[in-house]
Amino acid sequence: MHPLRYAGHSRAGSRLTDFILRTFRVNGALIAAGDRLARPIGLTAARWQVLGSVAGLPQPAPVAHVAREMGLTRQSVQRLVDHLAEEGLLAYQENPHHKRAPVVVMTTRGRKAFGGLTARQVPWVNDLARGLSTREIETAVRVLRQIEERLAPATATPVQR
Amino acid sequence: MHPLRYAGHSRAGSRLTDFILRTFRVNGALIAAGDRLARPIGLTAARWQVLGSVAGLPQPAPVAHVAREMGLTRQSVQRLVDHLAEEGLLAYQENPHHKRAPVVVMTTRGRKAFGGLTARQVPWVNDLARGLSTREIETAVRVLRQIEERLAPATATPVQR
DNA sequence: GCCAATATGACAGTATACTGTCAATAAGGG
DNA sequence: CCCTTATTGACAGTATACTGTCATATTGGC
Repeated sequence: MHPLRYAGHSRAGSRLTDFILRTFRVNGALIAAGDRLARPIGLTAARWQVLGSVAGLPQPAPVAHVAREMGLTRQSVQRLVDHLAEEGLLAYQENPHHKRAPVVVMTTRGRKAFGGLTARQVPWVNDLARGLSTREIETAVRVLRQIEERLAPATATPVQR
Repeated sequence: MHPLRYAGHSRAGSRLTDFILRTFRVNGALIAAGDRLARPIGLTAARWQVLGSVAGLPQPAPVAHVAREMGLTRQSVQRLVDHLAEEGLLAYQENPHHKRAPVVVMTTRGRKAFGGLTARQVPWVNDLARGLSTREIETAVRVLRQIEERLAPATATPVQR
């Protein structure tokens, strides 16, 4: 690995640089794992995530809202939702509050697919977690959240155009 | 956020699911930050990373080797290296050990660009790290490494075709 | 030395996510 | 009520990373 550890890095800065490079690799590995899990259901990791976001909405919401929730741009999520709608897993429903911005809702097929994905994800993640320290995972989540928050003002929330 | 926390998740599995979803968001935010840092130098986060990988090679190596090192596919890295070679930041050099697989080397311009990137990254990451616990960052890195290792057999090292 | 297995680059195609831009709608201040 | 601002979707283009496939070069077993 190339730790990018140069003269000038503080101790914490050096570790954080390790963290960043490692995050890139793990992200790739996790997407690959998600794609493998979702494949038998005919989905991808990205579409699964959208499905999950819509499933978790307290109320139906427009695409832009889902995107904000996921930390992605409207445009990216729009394509995914459009595809899932074509497949019949999501549907657009007229929005009484906004003529041009229909809300996204789950269909029965979507709920069924998401249930199947969950059924596969649960044992997979439980097994992946086995042997790892829950306390350490929680610490890692806290670090991730802190970094996300610090990055957020400039980047984590992509500028909505 | 949508914690994907369902009946069936072990405690650790539930936390790990949080970790995974959080990783996706942080990955995006970090790439955005890297793009902003690299932009004044005329580069992107991905090209910067390739430059760094090549800079860190103990000896010049072919593209496939750099890709393995980065946890990406040959094909992805090939495009990035080709582009950087066109820009004159990297160069292909004949490989005495393999007629068809030239090794990648830094050019003077490449070293200069990478130096400029480092000069920008160091204060940026030091500042980002300020106030974070070094111990917690180290724990997070350990968790990332463990997960990468567990995922590796199937996915982290993409199948090279 | 030969032949199968492996490594590498090349080429083609797809998925994901970005930026930039525009028009339409909604919301809010005066 | 009007007008500026913000939100949303639509459309176009780019960057990154993937899979699949092929030809060529190298390596290692026999």
